Amino acid sequence: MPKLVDHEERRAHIIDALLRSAASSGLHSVTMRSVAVEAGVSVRLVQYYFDTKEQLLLAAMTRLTTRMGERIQRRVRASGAATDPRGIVEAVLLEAVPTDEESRAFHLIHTEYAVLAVTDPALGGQPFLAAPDEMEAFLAAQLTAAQRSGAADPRLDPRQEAVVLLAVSAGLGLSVLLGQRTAEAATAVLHYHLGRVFPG
Amino acid sequence: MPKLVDHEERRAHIIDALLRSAASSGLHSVTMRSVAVEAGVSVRLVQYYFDTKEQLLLAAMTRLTTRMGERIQRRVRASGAATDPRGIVEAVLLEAVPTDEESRAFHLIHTEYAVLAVTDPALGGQPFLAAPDEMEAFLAAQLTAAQRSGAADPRLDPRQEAVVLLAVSAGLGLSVLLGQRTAEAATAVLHYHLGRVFPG
DNA sequence: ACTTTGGTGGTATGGTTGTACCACAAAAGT
DNA sequence: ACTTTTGTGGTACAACCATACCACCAAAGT
Repeated sequence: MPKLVDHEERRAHIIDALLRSAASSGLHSVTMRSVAVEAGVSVRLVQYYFDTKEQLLLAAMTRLTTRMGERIQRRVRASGAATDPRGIVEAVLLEAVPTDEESRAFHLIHTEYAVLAVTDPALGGQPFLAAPDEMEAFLAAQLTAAQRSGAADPRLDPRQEAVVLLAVSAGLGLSVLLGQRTAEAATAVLHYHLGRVFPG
Repeated sequence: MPKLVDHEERRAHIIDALLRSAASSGLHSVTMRSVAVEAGVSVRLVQYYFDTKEQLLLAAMTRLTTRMGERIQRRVRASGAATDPRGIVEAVLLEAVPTDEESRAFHLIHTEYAVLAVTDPALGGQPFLAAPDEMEAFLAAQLTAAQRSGAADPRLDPRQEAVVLLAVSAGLGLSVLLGQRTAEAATAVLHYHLGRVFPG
């Protein structure tokens, strides 16, 4: 063969093509052909690296959730105050609001996958379940810490409030995605609500 | 022809077949044929009453949003206290949480439509925008009324809090749909949060 | 040198989809 | 009585899809 190829690199390249294709015209309109064209390779190659379309979609989903985790972690670290509970919580929740075009595409595809996974048996049973649970526990811990240091309202139930926070950010993020609200309006509301949780 | 037919009735019958079909295997897997089979008519008939698939999907979406409004109104009225702000708000928000199988199917299709409308140009520009805006104003008014009667925390900003409430219920409803939470857990969290908004 | 293996392109195939077309029956209008 | 109109079935068709298959080429192993 021409050159001995790094499989993982090739796979990543093709998956990125899929994500780009899905971002512009929706996950439902992704075909082997469209991915191949977007990646600049032949259909046969896509078949070669991912035997079936189902496996391709699955691989892309995995890559997407991985990225989601990276995004949140990066944002938490970038928020400077790495140990301030409010800063951490704020960073995590703001990640759910699509601001620039790239994050918008990212969240759109992620949402399409999530909805698709409800009906598609192949996509079900995948890791759309673990992440939110961990996140919930993590936020609850941050709230408890904040209560101890006097930063958060002591009357709050950390566990329940964590779920509320997650729901608020998911709901706001979705409304931005659907075009019902601007990203600015959503972040403003989020800040307002955080102000209620962390008074002063 | 055999019998002079009520067009609207026929159309409703076919649309219901589409919704049933979409509920079981997802909106993406709805075809002219599957709808025809589910409705117990020939494909030609579906074509006859809705010229194209796009129009069929559009009509179903319209019917869906209409039903959404009816559902909320019905629930508000059924909540007994027709003038108690808290009862009204509670009724509206609980409607977003899918409990029985029928409401689950309903919300699933509604969500699928919403997500599809983001990328599909034909579905865009449709009335997924007006309803939430009205609802927001409505909830804000209820909160203001509740503040005047001393039922709601006076420090709240009704406008922003209304958006938060909507986001919480949408977020919780979605999480139930995705199987991350049970309907019971979601309603419990919703009640908890309402307890924070309406103290005492 | 030669065989094996990894990578690639092209193309065929079987199935599905939306839609167009053709025929026909029965009620309404005249 | 006869001609429209309205409703209905069956079927044909062109497009597209995922996937299987065939051929080929170049590097590695020996």
